[in-house]
Parts: sequence; C-alpha cells; structure tokens
Amino acid sequence: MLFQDVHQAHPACGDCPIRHRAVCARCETDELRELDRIKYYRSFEAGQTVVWSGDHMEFVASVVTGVATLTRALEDGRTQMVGLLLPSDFVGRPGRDRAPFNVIATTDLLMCCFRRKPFEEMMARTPHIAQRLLEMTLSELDAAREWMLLLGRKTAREKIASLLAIMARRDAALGLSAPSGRIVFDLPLTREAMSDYLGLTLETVSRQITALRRDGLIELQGKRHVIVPDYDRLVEVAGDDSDGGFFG
Amino acid sequence: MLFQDVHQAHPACGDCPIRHRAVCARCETDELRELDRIKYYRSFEAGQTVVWSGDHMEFVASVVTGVATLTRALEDGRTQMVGLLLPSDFVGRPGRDRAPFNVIATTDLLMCCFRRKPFEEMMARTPHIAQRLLEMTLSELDAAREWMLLLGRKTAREKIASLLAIMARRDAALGLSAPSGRIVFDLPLTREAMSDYLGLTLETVSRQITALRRDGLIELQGKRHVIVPDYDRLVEVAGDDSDGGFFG
DNA sequence: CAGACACCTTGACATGAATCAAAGAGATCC
DNA sequence: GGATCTCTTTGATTCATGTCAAGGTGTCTG
Repeated sequence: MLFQDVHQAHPACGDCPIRHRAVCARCETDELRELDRIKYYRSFEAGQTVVWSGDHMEFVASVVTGVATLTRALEDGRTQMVGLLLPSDFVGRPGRDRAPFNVIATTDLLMCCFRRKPFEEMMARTPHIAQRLLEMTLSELDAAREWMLLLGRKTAREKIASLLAIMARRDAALGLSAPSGRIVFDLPLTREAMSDYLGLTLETVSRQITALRRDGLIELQGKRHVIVPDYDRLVEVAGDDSDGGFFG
Repeated sequence: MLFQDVHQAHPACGDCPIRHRAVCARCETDELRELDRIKYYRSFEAGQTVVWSGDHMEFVASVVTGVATLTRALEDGRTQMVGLLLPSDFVGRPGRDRAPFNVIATTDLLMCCFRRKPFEEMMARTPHIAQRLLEMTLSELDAAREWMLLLGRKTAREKIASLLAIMARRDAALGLSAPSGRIVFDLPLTREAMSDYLGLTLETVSRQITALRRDGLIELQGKRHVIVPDYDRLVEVAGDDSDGGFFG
C-alpha cells in the first residue's frame, strides 16, 4: 500500500477501483458480487482524522480518491509518518481491532470500506484474498524497510531527493511512461508533512529543496509544482542502491 | 519476525519449534506431516552470510536457534539493520524469488528451511497457513513502523533505552515473568550491530550506554551482561507511547 | 481592497551526534 | 605468558541539522 503501484492491477476489472486493485486480484465475479454487498463508502474532508491510534477500527478499507497519511507520535508531539495512502491502497488489518497509528486525510478523501467481521469471514472462505493481502503486506513491509534505511542513514539532501524521486516515479507511472528524463508533477504534501515523512524539520526540508533547485536538480513553479529535468540525476543524489524496491 | 513473541504460539505442538511456532498455528497433524516432508535444516557459523540482497532465495525458513540480522546498505557502505531474527522467527516471501536485504548470522545459527515451490503449493492448499503468515507479516509491519518512529524522531539516549527495553522485555517474556522490576539479560549484539539498528555510530552507542549506567538506569557486568534495576523507568526514558506494539 | 490565515523561506545561532584519534579490556593462540 | 586481534571506551573537534525568530507569498473572505 505504501507507494503501491496503481498499474500493477488488472486493468479490466470493472468500474470500482477497489474491487480489483486492492482486494481481489483475480476478479472472480461471484466474489466481486459478495464484496459489493458488504462494502460502503465514506468520505472525509482534508485534515479530518479517519482513525486515531488506539481506537477500535471496525472496518478495512481502500482509498478510491485522495491522499491519507499514517502517522505515529510520541507523547511530546514528535510525529513520524509511517505510510502514505494513495488511490487503490489498502488499510486495515483483519484480525486486529485497534488501529496502531493515526490515519489522517490530507486531501478530500473517499474510501471504500468493508466491515471487518464479514470481510474476515469472506477471507476465510476465499483463500486467494488472504494470499493477495499477504502479497500486498509484504510489499508494504519492503517499502517500510527501504524507508528505515532512509531514516537511519541518509542525509537531509538524500532524503529530499529520495522523496521527490518517488513522487516523480509514481507520476511517471500514472502517465504510463518510463521514469526517465523530464518529469512534471505536483507535490501532494505540505513541507510539514514532508518533514514528518523524512524525519526532518520543515525548515530543513525547505532549505534542502532550495538547495536542489539552486543545483538545477529540480525546478519549481509556485510551491508545489515540480519539474524534474533529469530523473536519473535525481536518483543519483538520492543514493538509492535499489530504487525499484519501492514498488514491490 | 521482528521481535515476534516466542510464547504466543501453542505450547504443546511437538518437538520441532518450527512446526507450530512459525508456520502452523493450528497444529493439524496432516499438515505437520506434510511440512515435515518438505523441510530441511541448514546451519551457519557466526558472521556467515545466509543470503545476499538481490540473490535468488529459493527457500523460506524459520530460525531454530541463534540470531540473524536483516540489513540493507547504501552503495558507500552505510548500513541499516531492518530486522532481527530470533528463534521462531520466519523469513522469506512466498511469491518473490529475490531477497530484498542481506541476512547475516550474528551467532551460530540453525534454520529450518522449506523449498519455496512446495511451500507455496502447500500454502495454496492450506488456507490457514496464508492467514497465519499474513498475521505474522502484519506484526512485522507494525514493528517496522514503530522502528520508523524511533529512527526518525528519537534522540540517541531514547534509542538506546528503547533497544534495551525491548531486549529486557523479550528476555522477561522468555522467563515467563511480566516485564517489570529487575531484569537481567545478555545483549546478543555488538555495539556496531546496535548502531546499525539504531541509525547511530558505534561511538555514540557506547557513550549513551555509559550515560545510562552513570544515571543508574542500567548496570553492566562485562560488556554484554545487562542488569535493568527498574524496567518501568527505562521505558520512560525510551519515550514510547505504546510499548506494547512491538510484540504484535 | 484590507485583513486574516495557512504555508513557506531565510537568517542567526545552538547543539547533538558524527568524525578522527588513541588507548583499554578481554579473548585466543602459540 | 606475551602477542595479537576484536570489541569497546573515551577525548577533542567538526558539522549537519534543529531551534528560534522574522518576514514573504498566495488564497480566501467579508
């Protein structure tokens, strides 16, 4: 789910992005019908809290449109983002009833929810759903570990370059082009959200973005519109030894 | 696998710790027999590499005895530990054939392996194994996220206290006592391994351990034998808002 | 249009952790 | 029993990033 590639999913599975992208990779119609029966939609406004860490979470869900963040915080307020939910990403855990992190909508957000109990029952009857979830969870785990390397060992400059490269890559993928050469996209995060993601302060984020611009690695129009003239050069600054890991 | 609690498993499932602890929570004998048929043991000496990142990994496995680490590294050698494998922990991913990290034995190590293909086939036939793996993977994901909070937002002192608290907690759990009051245990990691885990240098680790000792939060006999006189006070220094998260 | 607000940038300074360097403590080996 | 090796501690210094503070930019609202 963390940076899950929207386009890995089967492209011909109907209108609801949820049905095939997040849950049911094989698209068998009986199961889709059953999923349809137990699903419902919820929408949230930008800034609204979806679930608070420690709360009961009586559903699992999939993002239809918008962006949400998963965060954990220390008592004194220091906050770390631990995941980013983009359209088609899945959140929730069959078998656990308390959320281990805060889920917050950063833009207007539409989620497709399944009440946990019926979903679990369906999972028990439909083995390939558990396998699909396992696969997705393993991808997330890989992404989390890649992120641990970033948080523990990269410099501020490398961190920013990494984040921009991921965003660029993701948007290139949405446009179905290979990520190389010139890429243009909009940042879906504030500087503060970026700092929470990268384990930095927002001032440092701002300064490093300025530095990357000064060095010609990116161009900015306004605060959020980013132009990456040379994707490969950016990846080089990011210092990744395996950029591919992020998309599982 | 990361900090998986050995004692969560059903205690009465036979002699091979693998059979029930890591893979088969329900202990049905037919399945255990089948797992027995496809399993084999491999042992490694301390320091030996089990798998190198990017290599083909043709098995999934479970730790019987010893300790192994999962690490990722940048090209210039900066290294981040992304997981710790202790007895009963599971490693490997059905459905992927390349390891996304290095697995290195830090002590002499005995692993119980299952060739990937037969294991996958068995998983397809035995739904609750996929569910069990999903459960374990979700626990690991929670642990990884907890670790992201540590790496991104905690001070060196808090990081060390967190690691010691986890070790203390784990060893208290092995002795079947509740983690509180006085706990005594041996560190299974060198200062360098600890630094790789915590995103610090080994000098900083050494200094902070000295500082915690000076402040009476821990006592040391030799380099590795640790006495925690007051577990709760240590947890307080660690700054965790949810210590429970680590054991899923 | 003015005012308010959220978001972002920049500057000056402080500080926690890294780096570089040296030496101590325990093992192991002949 | 001394030599050697690995692991660890400690000290001096540097540097990257955090902290505190001020001001800029764009958007929305009345």
